Amino acid sequence: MTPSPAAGTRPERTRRNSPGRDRLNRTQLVDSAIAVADAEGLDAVTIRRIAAEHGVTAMALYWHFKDKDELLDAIAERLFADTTLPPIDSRPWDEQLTTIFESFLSAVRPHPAVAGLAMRRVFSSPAGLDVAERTLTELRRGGFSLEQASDIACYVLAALIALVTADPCHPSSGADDDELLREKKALLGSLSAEQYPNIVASAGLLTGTANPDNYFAIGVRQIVGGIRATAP
Amino acid sequence: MTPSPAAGTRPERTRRNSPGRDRLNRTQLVDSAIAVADAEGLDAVTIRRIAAEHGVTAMALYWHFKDKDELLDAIAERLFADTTLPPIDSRPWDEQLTTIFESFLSAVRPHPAVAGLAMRRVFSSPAGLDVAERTLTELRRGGFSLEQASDIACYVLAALIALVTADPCHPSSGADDDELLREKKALLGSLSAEQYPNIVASAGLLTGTANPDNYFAIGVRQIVGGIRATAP
DNA sequence: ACCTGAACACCGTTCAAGT
DNA sequence: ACCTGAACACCGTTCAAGT
Repeated sequence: MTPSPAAGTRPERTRRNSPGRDRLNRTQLVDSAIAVADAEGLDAVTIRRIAAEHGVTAMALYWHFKDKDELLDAIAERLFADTTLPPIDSRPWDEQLTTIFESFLSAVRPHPAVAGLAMRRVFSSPAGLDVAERTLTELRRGGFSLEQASDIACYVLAALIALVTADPCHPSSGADDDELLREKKALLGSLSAEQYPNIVASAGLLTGTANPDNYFAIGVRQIVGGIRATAP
Repeated sequence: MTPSPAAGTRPERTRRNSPGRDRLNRTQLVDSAIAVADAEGLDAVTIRRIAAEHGVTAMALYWHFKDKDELLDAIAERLFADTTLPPIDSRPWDEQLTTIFESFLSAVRPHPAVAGLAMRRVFSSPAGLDVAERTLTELRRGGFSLEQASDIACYVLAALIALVTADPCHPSSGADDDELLREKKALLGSLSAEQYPNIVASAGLLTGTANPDNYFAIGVRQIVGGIRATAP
């Protein structure tokens, strides 16, 4: 309809991320959303920010996601999709559960800032459904009733996420200049030693575990051990 | 300096909440922040909203709190302050831990929307420090090293909060018309029964526990049981 | 000491319009 | 099909000013 403008003047958009792709897609957008969250915390994940990350207008995202919540859904979905469920074999149910949990932790540990998003979104994606179904299966093999299995599955997912979110090695969610960390350590160390002997003694430990792998290993052992303790 | 305006015309401010008090204070503001969160979710807790709740300008809050984060700190502090620690007695360490956890749960269960705020703020208030110190004490009585006790205390707090946040009885965080709930239940029930047999079978259970008290009781038993399972 | 008014930089989102 | 521009209602926060 309108005559084309004088040729030769291409708009100088610069696609900063994912070079080579000319058009956006959900996968890339989720990629950079997670990257931004990892680097600067979940609060930095903003429609406008993710758009800018791709050299594009904020409204462009609304073509790919109905609204911000759908973007967050997609982030959670990614966490479940990155969980590689172990093949079903003949090991006892509690060992299988352990492997499932470890696999989920491997997927979520690198992204503590978005871990919490997975909590209420297990049933919103095929990947999440797979994890839930598999967990329920093993719990039933352990002799739990349907209702018990549901309650436990619900709690266990939350506990695993809690383990990641509470990871003493990631005290702040991004903008930690480790200046704040030293401040906190100093604050804890300067407390009344007769009122808070254990806190003062472990001031260094409470602000960052010596061995994170060990922390997570113990966490899984506690979760599975707790389930076994309530098994019929 | 300036002449006073004609007498008799008092400003018609209406203090809607906490009738009887003429001036704001932190306690009231935290009260209504928690009330708003309970009713409409944490996102509804806004400086401007809480101010309006007291018939006051948004900027008025900045006299009582340095910024919004300090308001959130105060909410978390309240949760710990509402935790009534049991007196130290001669019962075994794991029973004492159980009582501590139950007490914390009683304080937090009514306010799932703000439970997550307590996670990173244990060491920011005397009440939080008391809970942490007491937990560490009992863990050390159980024979754990200082490092083990720190890791476990860190995780256990998160697990208790997870228990509340994941409570299947509070599926949404406020604006749940139980229309969404029926939708979700229907969605789960309509899944492929051979792909997700357990999820389909427990569709009703996963969207709301029959017995919440039982859910929390099992949760505590699992947490304490898990700790006992890793005890020396 | 305690609160207001106006202003700033930022949100998410809608809607018509461009190519 | 995919993206832009302008606009709206909302944030948190600062700063000078009022009483």
